[in-house]
Amino acid sequence: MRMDMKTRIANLTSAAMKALWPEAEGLPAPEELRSLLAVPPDPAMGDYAFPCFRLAKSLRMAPPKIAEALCAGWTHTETASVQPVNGYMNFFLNRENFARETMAELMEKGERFGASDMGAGKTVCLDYSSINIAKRFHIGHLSTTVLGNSLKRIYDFLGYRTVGINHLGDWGTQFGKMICAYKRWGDRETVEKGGVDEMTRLYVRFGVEAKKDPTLEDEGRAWFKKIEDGDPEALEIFHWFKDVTLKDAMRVYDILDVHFDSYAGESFYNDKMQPVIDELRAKNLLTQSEGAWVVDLSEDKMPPCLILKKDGATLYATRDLAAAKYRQDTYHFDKCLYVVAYQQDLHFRQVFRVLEKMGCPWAKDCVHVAFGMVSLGGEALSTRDGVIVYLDDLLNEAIAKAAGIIEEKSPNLENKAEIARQIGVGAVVYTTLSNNRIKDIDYPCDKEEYTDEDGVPRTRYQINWEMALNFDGETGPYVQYTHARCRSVLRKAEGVSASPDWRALTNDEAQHLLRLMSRFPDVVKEAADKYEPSMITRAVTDIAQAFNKYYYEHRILDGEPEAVAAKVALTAATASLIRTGLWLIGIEAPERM
RNA sequence: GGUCUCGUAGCUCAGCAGGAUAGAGCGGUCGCCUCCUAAGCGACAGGCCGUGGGUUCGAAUCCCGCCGGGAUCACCA
Repeated sequence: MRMDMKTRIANLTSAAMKALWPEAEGLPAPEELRSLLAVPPDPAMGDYAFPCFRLAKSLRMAPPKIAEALCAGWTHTETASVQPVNGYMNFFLNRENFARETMAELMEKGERFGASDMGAGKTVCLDYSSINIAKRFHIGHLSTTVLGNSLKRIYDFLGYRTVGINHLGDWGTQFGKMICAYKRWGDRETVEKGGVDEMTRLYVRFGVEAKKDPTLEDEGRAWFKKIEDGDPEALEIFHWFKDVTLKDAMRVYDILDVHFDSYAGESFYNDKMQPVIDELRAKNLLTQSEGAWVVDLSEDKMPPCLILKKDGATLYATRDLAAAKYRQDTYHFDKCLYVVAYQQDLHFRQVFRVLEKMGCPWAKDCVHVAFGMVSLGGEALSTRDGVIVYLDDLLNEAIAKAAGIIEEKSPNLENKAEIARQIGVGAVVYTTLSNNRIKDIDYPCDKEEYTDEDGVPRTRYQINWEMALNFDGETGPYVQYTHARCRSVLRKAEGVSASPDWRALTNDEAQHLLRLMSRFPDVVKEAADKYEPSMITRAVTDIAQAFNKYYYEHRILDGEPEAVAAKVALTAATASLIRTGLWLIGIEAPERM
């Protein structure tokens, strides 16, 4: 395998130090030195810099002297020239050499540039999206869905085996109530046609009617009991509700190109909780408190973890404990990621701690990948209060906007509808994955006061599409546009076959672009380490920016054939890397737009 | 109140395993299409990096206190 420039510089510098001061102790080893290498604030100061300050103590020398000594003894000018500045040893890469080697690597790896086999033999479980049955997909589900999808792709890319799990919310008395409502006021055809919306209507009606007639609550509970007991009619309706919901969700997953390996949800663990409860009891971890059975976590400064209700029923945590054990038993994961909103931080800290107390050594491999809250005009989402935007609407609006721009700018484009879809979806996904995942997302929104049929004053929350959907600057369409622009140049460059003269890539703009691309493999690994797809979003945006700048400063298709060949190769590598980066965050890269 | 989390330009945010003069985008003003896609590129304006201490040769970055926002804290998930 070829060594990247940073590693090479670290190795050479480390060797140079050893040669200069053979007696000295505490000099950084190559690996450590690589992580100490900094990037100067201004490219004019060099491509890499080694701050010599930390050597001052062990060498008992002033940092500027160290830098001077290191630079004076430096002979590897074919890799980089060096210059001592204020205690820094600044490296200026040999530009032609750097261009040749980086391009060789980029061309050899192609769309696999940045991929790795570091995860070979290891398994990562990812719990994401995890939708509720009988509820419509809305913007609140977007983060977990696209974050999980991106992390899955990133880990795949790094050679891990991944298991995508949609932990369905398919258990609870609300399903009994829904069946009750369906039996009283619903019919098969309306639900088939109305789908999730019709189920929601039935559920809402149940709430209204139950206020007038409290016996309905008992009837709902009875239906749920029937599901639990395996009553054929109840189960049939329950499974049918699930199918209708999943069919609805599947449409959204297809648009987003999101996939799962398992749909084992809450109901799946219904018969897998008793062993966990028995084990907790056997290990003396269960204590009774206020009638409920809990695991005390006061020594961890946490409230107790509730395992069984007063009436003996199981809870959220009980199911997650069973699920975690099942996943370990089934997949033998090396890591299990829960891509769930930060509101549930305490819950997961409790569950992971209980697993530890149960003696599961793999509890440390369970990670809550928390993300920020979604709101509309600063208001928390609420279906009941109409503070909601359905994902269909958001995607359709984005696609329509993309279609409008295509009509205006490229009316002759083939398969306009398909490309509008790619761009619209890309814009939405990009926005969700552009900031650190912990940041809240607030959709701009117009509020309008009105009075409903019953004379009650209410507020209508209408998302402000114009502000929410921006296609300029750091956006999905911007990156996609850059890719399409590269592809356009490459179509015009067909037939170029000269042997590339890499001296054509020694200018500032090309070097900056190459520098960014050469760092991409590090970015992918760090994104996986930190569970942070936004790092890839940013890297790919920086690369697009660097290319656009290059594109304006240098004509790719003009000049000597050898120079053109080099510039075309750079363009091809850029297109390829952008495509890879976009794929890792779940966005498509159209050829034209 | 306890715990978790966030506070950087008018707005949205990078930078946070300490490093040189704190960066983008949006919005604002002003430029650039006889030339490979102007969904682009450039210029200008805009900052006591919440605040007070501490550690260090060096702090937006690490530690402590305070201030402010958000989340969460018993039988929902």
